[in-house]
Amino acid sequence: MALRATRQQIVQAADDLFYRQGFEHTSFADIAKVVNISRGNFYHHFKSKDEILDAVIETRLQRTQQMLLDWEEEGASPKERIESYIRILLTNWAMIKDYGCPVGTLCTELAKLDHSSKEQANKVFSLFRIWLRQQFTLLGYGDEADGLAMHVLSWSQGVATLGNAFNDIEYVRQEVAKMCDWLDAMCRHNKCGKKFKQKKRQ
Amino acid sequence: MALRATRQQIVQAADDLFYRQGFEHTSFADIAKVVNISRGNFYHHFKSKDEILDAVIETRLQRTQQMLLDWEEEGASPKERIESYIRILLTNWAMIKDYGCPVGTLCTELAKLDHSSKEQANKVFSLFRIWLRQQFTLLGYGDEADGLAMHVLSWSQGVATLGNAFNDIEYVRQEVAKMCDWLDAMCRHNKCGKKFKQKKRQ
DNA sequence: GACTTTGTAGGACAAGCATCCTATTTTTTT
DNA sequence: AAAAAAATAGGATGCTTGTCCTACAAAGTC
Repeated sequence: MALRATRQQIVQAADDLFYRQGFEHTSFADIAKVVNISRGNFYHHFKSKDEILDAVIETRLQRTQQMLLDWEEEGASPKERIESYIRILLTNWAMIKDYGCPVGTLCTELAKLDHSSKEQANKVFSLFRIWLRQQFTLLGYGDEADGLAMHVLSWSQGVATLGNAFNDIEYVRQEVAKMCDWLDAMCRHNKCGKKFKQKKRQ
Repeated sequence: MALRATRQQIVQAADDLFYRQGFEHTSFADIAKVVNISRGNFYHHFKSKDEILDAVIETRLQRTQQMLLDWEEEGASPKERIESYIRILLTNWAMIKDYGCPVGTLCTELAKLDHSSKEQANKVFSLFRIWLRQQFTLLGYGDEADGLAMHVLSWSQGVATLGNAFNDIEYVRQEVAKMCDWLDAMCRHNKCGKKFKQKKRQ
């Protein structure tokens, strides 16, 4: 088999289980059962549970980065790109309704555990933050761009948490609509949407 | 000693530890150490860990209800009362920055554990929801009141999560200001703030 | 003052956990 | 084909967990 095939399977299974059950509530046996390998084999690939967590966070960082690049290509204007971000609440609703936001829930869990990988997990938030900030910068909100990025970030985060708690997609739809309306107003005030039809990449 | 003194101590310690460490990461030994009683004594007061959780949630429900009643007395207008809610982000910042929102973090943890007390924990959210809804109703937003309540709820929830992740009080201050501005605008549009100076209670 | 209830202590237990270790198989290198 | 390296399996270990059990102390009741 390929050199990293098993390792990759482990990370994939751990990624999924950490999201659905939480980091602490997921045991080695749980992951081993999914991947169908022995516990011993585990320690050939990862020396500790924390090491798996680091690997999981690493793949999440890469996956997120890729997603942001994709949105950058798909969305012609900054506004459309931000809308891609907002819509993720509905795109991933099937998971969010049961397990919440994968980024936020991991960060809050690690914060409570005072885990050493806490900062690393927060970097996923940072990726979104920086990306959103750039979109708002392109929309002409120089100084406010970071504040607006954080605003969108926390707004969506709250909607994920409450949507999960109340299991109410209708409410999520409403909030998504509100966010899009808000974004519309933001763009109108700055008379954007025409100037940013095309943005060069690569 | 009083009949329920020890029991109350247990609940109090568990309440604190569940918040700071999370429910699952808190063991019987942890609680027993704080209260300074033996493990055995524990089972005289609570048959299981889940039973303690239920008791903790119960006290949180009561404490929340009392806080809402207090705000109702302190705040002359619905607007001022909602502001009391918003300001809690700053009032409790010392805890939130390290452990997040006590309501949200418990609900998300129990959701991942698929715990039977999940719904009970969600009721704390419901208390805030109903209370906020009433304030917005008083402000004249009949049909929209519930949607606005949920909006405030998720907004603050997101700010707590992101504030915790980034450990950034300046950002929290900005968002609190934004929420107050937003509330101002809401009241101005409905020409409120004068009609609701005094509201009878009890 | 005897008796029942309530509170407290701490040992015992089985299960689950992360981790380590050794032996065996598979793959790669030479 | 021989030797070295990597991958795998599964038993052993020691710790922690929630839970149970029995023994004793305190308090209240008749």
